[in-house]
Amino acid sequence: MLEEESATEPMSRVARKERTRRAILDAALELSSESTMAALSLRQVAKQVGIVPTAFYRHFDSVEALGVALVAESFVSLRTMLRDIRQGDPALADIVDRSITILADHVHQQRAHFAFIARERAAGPPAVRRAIRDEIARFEHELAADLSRLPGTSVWSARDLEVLSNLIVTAMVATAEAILAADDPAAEQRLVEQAQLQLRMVLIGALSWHSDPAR
Amino acid sequence: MLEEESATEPMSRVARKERTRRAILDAALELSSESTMAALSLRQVAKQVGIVPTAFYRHFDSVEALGVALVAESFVSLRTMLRDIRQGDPALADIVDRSITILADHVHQQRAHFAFIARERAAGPPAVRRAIRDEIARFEHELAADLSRLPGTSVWSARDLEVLSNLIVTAMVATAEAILAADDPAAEQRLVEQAQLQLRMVLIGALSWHSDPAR
DNA sequence: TGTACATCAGTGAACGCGCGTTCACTGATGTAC
DNA sequence: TGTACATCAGTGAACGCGCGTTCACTGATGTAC
Repeated sequence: MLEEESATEPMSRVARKERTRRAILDAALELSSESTMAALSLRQVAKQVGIVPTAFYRHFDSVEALGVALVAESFVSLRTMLRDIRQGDPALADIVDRSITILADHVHQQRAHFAFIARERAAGPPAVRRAIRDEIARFEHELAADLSRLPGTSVWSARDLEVLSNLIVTAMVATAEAILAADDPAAEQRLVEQAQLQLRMVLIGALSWHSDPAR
Repeated sequence: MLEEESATEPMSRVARKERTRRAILDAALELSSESTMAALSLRQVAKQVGIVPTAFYRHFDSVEALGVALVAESFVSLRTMLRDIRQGDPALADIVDRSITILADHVHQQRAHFAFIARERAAGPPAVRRAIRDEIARFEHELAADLSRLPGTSVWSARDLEVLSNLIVTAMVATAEAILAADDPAAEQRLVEQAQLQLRMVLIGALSWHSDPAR
């Protein structure tokens, strides 16, 4: 629903339009969490926002276009998280635990965005699915670049870095999905510890792999 | 669509009913592949099968009940695959390559079932989602039991076996999803090799982890 | 083997409802002079 | 500062359509005797 406007400071036409656009994005995020964008109707969104169905078209060409806008917005959230993770000192033992803790925090703070991406990645309209897959692939490339800056990784080939990054991103996506589905703090703590252990296993495995290439 | 009945051997009432039930399951599998079960209507299914909408109720209480039946059926496919994988001699280097090759083969043979699970896992009706998550958790437990029978794994704790199994199953699910999305045989071959390399990294990492518990 | 009755998968009309989209409109905000 | 006009976010009626579900039905298959 649109917030009521304070009487003291009237909004400009541009500001009102932006406010309605935001309300549409929020409504779509909330309503699609019941199932998926594919089952979301323009009329449901309009009703939740408190506008007439036809007013929707002043903001988006279609529900699918709205979906693509939500992907862009959700990935802004994810990139904020990555920036936080990158700010840590990359000393191996510590960076693993910190990274997973930051992931869990961001899943809570941006729950709707994470849930949206998890759902629509597999079941959204084709344009939405493609946008999500491309963004995740970008994360993998960036992680590969980050890893190549860690001490002791210079022996890895570019291909091995990509393979390793893919595995790590896959595990992180799965961890985020599991945290979203967790229904109690103890279960979530177990998931966090599991992810930390997995990440250490993977990093050490990659190192051992290269110190014994004949296996 | 229902196949025409051969004139030589008339079907029993029971056999006709079973044939229609199958046609409904197949139609739902095909139609939901366009987006997801959440966007699938009873009338679409009936039309595709070639029956009147009301006849649907002779077979299922609702579209959601049909979804649960499809989960059960899809997991029969997956269990066939697991049986094939388990039949191999569990000598480390070989079993990794063989397992991923079998996975890729089954993704092709049972494409519709794998795609159904990948989609509905994240976006299906709640009962469908729950059924899928439970089945995947069962896979993890079974894999943990399998791993405990491998030579040299007796030093691992039960918890570590579960954590490791979770990571492996996660990577296999992601590989299956990526193969489904792959649009050319070379891309698929790259995915298979990536998954084989990842699985070796993980197994060796887990072994190293335990031979150096202070890390 | 023949007959009379029971079963039940599938039919077809009907219902009220929410859907996306069209169109001409209103009236507050913004701008040119 | 005041006036006249332009802009455009949001309105409201209307459309044809597909939706899930109800109900009484049909007629081929199955069964009891």
